[in-house]
Amino acid sequence: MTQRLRIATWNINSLRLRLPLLPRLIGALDPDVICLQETKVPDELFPVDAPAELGFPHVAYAGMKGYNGVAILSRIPLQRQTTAPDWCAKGDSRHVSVLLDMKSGPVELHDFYVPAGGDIPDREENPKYGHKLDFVGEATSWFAGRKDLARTVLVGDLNIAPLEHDVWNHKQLLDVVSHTPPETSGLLAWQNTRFHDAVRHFVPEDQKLYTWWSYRNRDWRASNRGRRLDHVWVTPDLKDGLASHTILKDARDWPQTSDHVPVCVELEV
DNA sequence: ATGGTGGGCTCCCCA
Repeated sequence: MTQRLRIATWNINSLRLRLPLLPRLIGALDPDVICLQETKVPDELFPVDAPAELGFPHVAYAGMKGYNGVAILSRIPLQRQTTAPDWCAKGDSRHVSVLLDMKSGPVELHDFYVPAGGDIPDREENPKYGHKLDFVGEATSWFAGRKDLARTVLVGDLNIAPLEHDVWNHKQLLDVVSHTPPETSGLLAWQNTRFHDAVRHFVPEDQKLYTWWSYRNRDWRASNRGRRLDHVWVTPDLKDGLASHTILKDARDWPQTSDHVPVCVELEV
């Protein structure tokens, strides 16, 4: 007896501004759970009535003023978890996790917004780059220490394109923050704490695959200088249940949209 | 070619 679990993740780049786009996402993907990043809304200003009106009455969120912020909107009942540390001791609203009440038992779900890391790929010159690498390192250590980790999904804007064909030009981007060797090796080390890349499960590694296109392009589709920054990972016990995936490229043309597009994975659990 | 665009929020940060 399995149950469908369809999880969408989207860097929405301001929840309040783009709330009108969520019905489009729901119409296109019919998700059971929506994980958002860069909500940019403090908890006291979170639009508390909106999720239930969209059919997602169960929520968990962590926000702050102006920057960052994550939220999980769910059709499935959930319990918030408070076991993870305050990453890099910054209290900067980059992670929320829950247990989803599936019929077969709980599924653990983590929603991350990894620091973007600034422009200069050097720890000394650019503390934001160091913060990013430290964040990934802390997350790696924490998940490596979770010896009981099972039935777990990790999603989010991880701000790193780990594979050669996760960027439009591998060689040209090797010194561009998001695709530098310390970042890509760090992200794969995190993934190797037990996770399986649920999107590359469906798309061979030699095929180009992007989830983000800069605002700073006249025609994002024509130039197609994308990067795969948004990810869905699952623990091995969920791998056999992987049913399908969608990268909702159409969303990049929605009115007043985000520079990221939604990524969705369906599982049977 | 070192720009370009966009969101939040305040006289500039961040992506």
